[in-house]
Amino acid sequence: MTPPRHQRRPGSGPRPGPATIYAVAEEAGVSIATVSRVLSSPDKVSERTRDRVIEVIDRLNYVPHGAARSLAARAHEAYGLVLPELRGPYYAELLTGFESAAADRGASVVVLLTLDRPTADLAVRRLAGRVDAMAFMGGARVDPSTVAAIGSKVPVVQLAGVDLDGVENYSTESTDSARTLTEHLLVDHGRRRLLFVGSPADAPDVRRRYEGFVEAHAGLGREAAPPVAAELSESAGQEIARAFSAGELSADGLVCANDELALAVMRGLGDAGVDVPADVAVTGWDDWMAARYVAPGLTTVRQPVRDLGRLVGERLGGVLADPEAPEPVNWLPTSVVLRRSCGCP
Amino acid sequence: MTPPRHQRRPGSGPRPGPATIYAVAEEAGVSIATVSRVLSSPDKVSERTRDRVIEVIDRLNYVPHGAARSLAARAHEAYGLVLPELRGPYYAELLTGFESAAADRGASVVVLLTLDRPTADLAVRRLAGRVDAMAFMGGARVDPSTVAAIGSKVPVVQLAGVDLDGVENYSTESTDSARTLTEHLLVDHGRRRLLFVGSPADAPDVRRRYEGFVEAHAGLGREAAPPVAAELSESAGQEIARAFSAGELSADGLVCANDELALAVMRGLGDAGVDVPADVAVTGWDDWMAARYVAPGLTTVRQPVRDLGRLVGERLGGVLADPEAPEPVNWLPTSVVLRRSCGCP
DNA sequence: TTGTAAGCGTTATCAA
DNA sequence: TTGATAACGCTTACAA
Repeated sequence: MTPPRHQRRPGSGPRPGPATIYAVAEEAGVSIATVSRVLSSPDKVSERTRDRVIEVIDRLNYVPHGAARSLAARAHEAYGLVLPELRGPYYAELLTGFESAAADRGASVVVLLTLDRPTADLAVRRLAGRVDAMAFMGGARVDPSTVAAIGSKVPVVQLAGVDLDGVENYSTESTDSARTLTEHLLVDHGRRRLLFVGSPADAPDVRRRYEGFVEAHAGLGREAAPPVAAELSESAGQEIARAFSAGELSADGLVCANDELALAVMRGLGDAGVDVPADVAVTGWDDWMAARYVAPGLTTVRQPVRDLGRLVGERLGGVLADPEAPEPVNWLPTSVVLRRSCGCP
Repeated sequence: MTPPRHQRRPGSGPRPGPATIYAVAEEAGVSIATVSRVLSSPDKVSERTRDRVIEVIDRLNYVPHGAARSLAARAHEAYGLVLPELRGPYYAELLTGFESAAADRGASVVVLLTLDRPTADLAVRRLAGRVDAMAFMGGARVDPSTVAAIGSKVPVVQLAGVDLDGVENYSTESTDSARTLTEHLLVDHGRRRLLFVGSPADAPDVRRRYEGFVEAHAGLGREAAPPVAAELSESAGQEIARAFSAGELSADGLVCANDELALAVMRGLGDAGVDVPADVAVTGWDDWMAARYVAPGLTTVRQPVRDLGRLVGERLGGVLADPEAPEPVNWLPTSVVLRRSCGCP
């Protein structure tokens, strides 16, 4: 018969590979249980023993094997974050807040980027086996059934996503500020024909912005034009500007779905000799640094994205600690930032 | 005696918690080894059996426990990336490239942010027990002894870091382009008194940029001024602009350590009535989107940061697959992007 | 092609 | 306060 595990390396010298808890125990002349205790509850160990073990740990440069820890402790000590990509300040801010909340709880963050990756669903499922909880960005385009399936294994929340049965959804307020912004253009600046630039179908938060756009029109007894489809990218913005200059699009105000798009539109318009805001007002969303630095300054909407990331990280930690923990507020207020591109002085 | 592990749950019905490989095996009427094989080497299993097992896997929504996999397979299937923060496009691009390389190898990425976190060294050590390899950003300010200690356990590389014994260092070329840029200001635009804005001690790549600045002066038989200390932040840039307008700083050219700083300086200068580039030329580093959108356009240096991230991720994968794999080129070329802020038309 | 069983390196329970 | 040991859920020789 094989001898019990704890006797398997009697007197064996230093072994290849990183030191294990066995090596430390042997060197310090204690059991592995004591080494484990020194690390997790030092006060349960006598000072003499503790000091000796710690000395050996330092000397052997011992770092506990994370997978073994996770397996035995039944916790991965890691949260997953699924994002489409990392362009622009939005996702980076989100990740920063999320990581900060996770770190406060001793958890690390595993990031998965899905854009342009055909097998995202597979990767997401695999990730589900390596983390204690997961957050999905709505725009990551993970199949709702996959989200639901994973939600039955680990706590899952959505970020700026669609409303899914049984999956909490956290986002920054969008519809109201989009309505406010649109009304500002319509009423305060007397614009007559606004166009929403962006694809509501691409991401739930873009959809909500368009809804605010529509509401503003409806509130004034007008009808909103259908959205002008565009990716949230610079090239899409250039194309919009080209179409506008070519007369394919007619408007005195362009409500763009984000700043990247808006800035590219504004630049393209400027190059074509169209005056912003005199000929056409332009607004964005996100308040990039560039929005403040261009001329005219870009009117946009600022979102507390880092706070959102933090909120979601904290929520995952909370629900992990207590499954009955009450759900926190699931949206964060935004603010319209008026600059000159909307016509303000 | 305890019965062997594989018999421990005879006939036990569905258990609480996520399905395990045992549940799948039982339900499919095969051994756990077969289930494992279906997942890792499907061709070693007969089609009949495979189909049956897959059906059960789907039905039970089985996802292998990552920690158990890692422990048994002796691989975490994860790479660690240690960054100071995520502001600006630099780190996000780096992470994007790194994640992409990792994903190609079936590995996930664990991100650790160290800025303003007192116990970064501790977190870094813990992380070392959860990943197969790690990359450290030089600016993350992890103690070199910690990096070395971790390097003795898992493959480790530095990004834009200092040269450390036995630790590979990957970066974008800096000194040469800084020299080129500085010479451009000195020779082509005839500037007489340049100031380097940034703190070389804060990050190795800033130091290398300053070295190029110094070299350019030396090559022309001149002496470079000492660096004007400044964080890579907007507020630091505003402060520099204030000091300049107040006459505390005198120069006809400011070579700033990055774009964020440069843009803030330029804006502050503009607000104070200083003409860029007529009164003072300003240059940055990174080529943010904003650098292209401001007026005057910001002369800067473009770095292939995403490629750098990819290179490093690939290198980690390579050295993991074969410890003797030859070290690839450890730097990537950059390009100076001339716009109007340096005085170019 | 399939099953048996020995690890993988921890944590945690229980007894001493 | 410490030690012995089962358990965590897999992978992977080796055997059948």
